[in-house]
Amino acid sequence: MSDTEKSTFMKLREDEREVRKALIMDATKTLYEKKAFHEIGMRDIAKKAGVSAATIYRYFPSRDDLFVEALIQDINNIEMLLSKSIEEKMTIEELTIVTIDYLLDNESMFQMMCHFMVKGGINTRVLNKFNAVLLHFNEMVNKILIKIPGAGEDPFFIHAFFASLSGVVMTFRNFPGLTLEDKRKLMHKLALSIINQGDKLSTFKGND
Amino acid sequence: MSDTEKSTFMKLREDEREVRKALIMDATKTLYEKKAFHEIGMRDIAKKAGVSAATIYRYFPSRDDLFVEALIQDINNIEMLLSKSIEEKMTIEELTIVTIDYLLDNESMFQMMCHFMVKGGINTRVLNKFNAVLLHFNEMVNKILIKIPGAGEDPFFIHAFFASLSGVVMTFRNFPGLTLEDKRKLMHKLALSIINQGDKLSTFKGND
DNA sequence: AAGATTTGTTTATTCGGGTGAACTGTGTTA
DNA sequence: TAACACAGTTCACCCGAATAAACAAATCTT
Repeated sequence: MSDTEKSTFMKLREDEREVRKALIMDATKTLYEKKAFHEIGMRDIAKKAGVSAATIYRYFPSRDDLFVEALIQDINNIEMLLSKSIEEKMTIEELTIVTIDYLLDNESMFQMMCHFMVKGGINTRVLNKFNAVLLHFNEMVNKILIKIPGAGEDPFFIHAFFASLSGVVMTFRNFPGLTLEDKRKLMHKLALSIINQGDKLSTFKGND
Repeated sequence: MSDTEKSTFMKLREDEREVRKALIMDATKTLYEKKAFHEIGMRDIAKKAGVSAATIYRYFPSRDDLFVEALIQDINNIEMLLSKSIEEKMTIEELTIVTIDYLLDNESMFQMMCHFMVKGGINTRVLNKFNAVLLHFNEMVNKILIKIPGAGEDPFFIHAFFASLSGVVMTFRNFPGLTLEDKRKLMHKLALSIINQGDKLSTFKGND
């Protein structure tokens, strides 16, 4: 009837494509709830999704792209989890503990995050996606931090905050000789000490 | 994983195909709520559905097939409408009037019915579809009739019943010089007189 | 170190969907 | 009767989806 109309069925096709993409993503996510990130092959995902491995490449340019998009969805989940605390009052200590726990309880997600941060030779496009979502996430956490007295409005603080927590989790994740809960408590303690340190430093700087 | 598994996406395809088919059917039905059956061209349907005319032939072998399937859906509607009256008590007179009114109020549907009954040279496959659904419909009405005292269990009666009503509607549909409501009343009267006649006849036969 | 395996990824091919243009037949007009 | 218009239908073509098989590189095995 109009001019830009691309034919009903063509438009349907596009939606259907999204559905397929989502199916592959779901297969990926259910897989990395069980296996470690590095153990998940394209053929595993393909089998789980009920398609051939080649098909996945019709929807994602590379394995990294696939996983970075899965990561993005996970980070959206964190956002939804944290967005409540924007309304509620939350101390920076509580925020710290929540964040540590999330990084600790979502192993594959954390592994993927580290993968994109650490591994060399990652496609620029993928890295851009990854960094974009990290920035977005940081802005998000920043909104929370602003409401917290003592956290300050320093735009660098949020980066330092998240980086520190990541570092703590990464460093002690596989620490030998401790149970998971012991490691969790240790991390909480370490992270909180860092936060308090940060508080003192930001007091030094002042805000004028 | 198994052997008969046709790949997730292939199965999706089949569902999606049904959706597309349904879209064409919907376009067809909304069209024949406005226009007369014979005025509806494949290109009209195509435009309404937002596709090309050739596309329709990927889903329906011919115009007749398309319309006979639309007819089937309509008849399913009647079934749903009548299935209530199986539970409730309904006299044969009430059933008669309901049926007449339906045939009268759904012009294109009635026109299509006549089309398949009257026109020569209709593809065997199409006719089989058409007759199958008519038989199905007759069984349906028969279930109602059985519960109605005086209607009898004569398997021929239902055919005669419906044929008579169709004849009445067809004959007087375009009767000149009468308003629609006048025609409706006339048809009711005529149909009821036929029914009563039938009653007497079935009384003759008795049931032992 | 030399296969053998197992990766991620690409290629070549097959299949089905969608469409514009052409074909066929049937009026209709002049 | 010739020209035309308009119906249903088919044709030839292109495009995207899905895959099996091949490929290249890394990793494991012996």
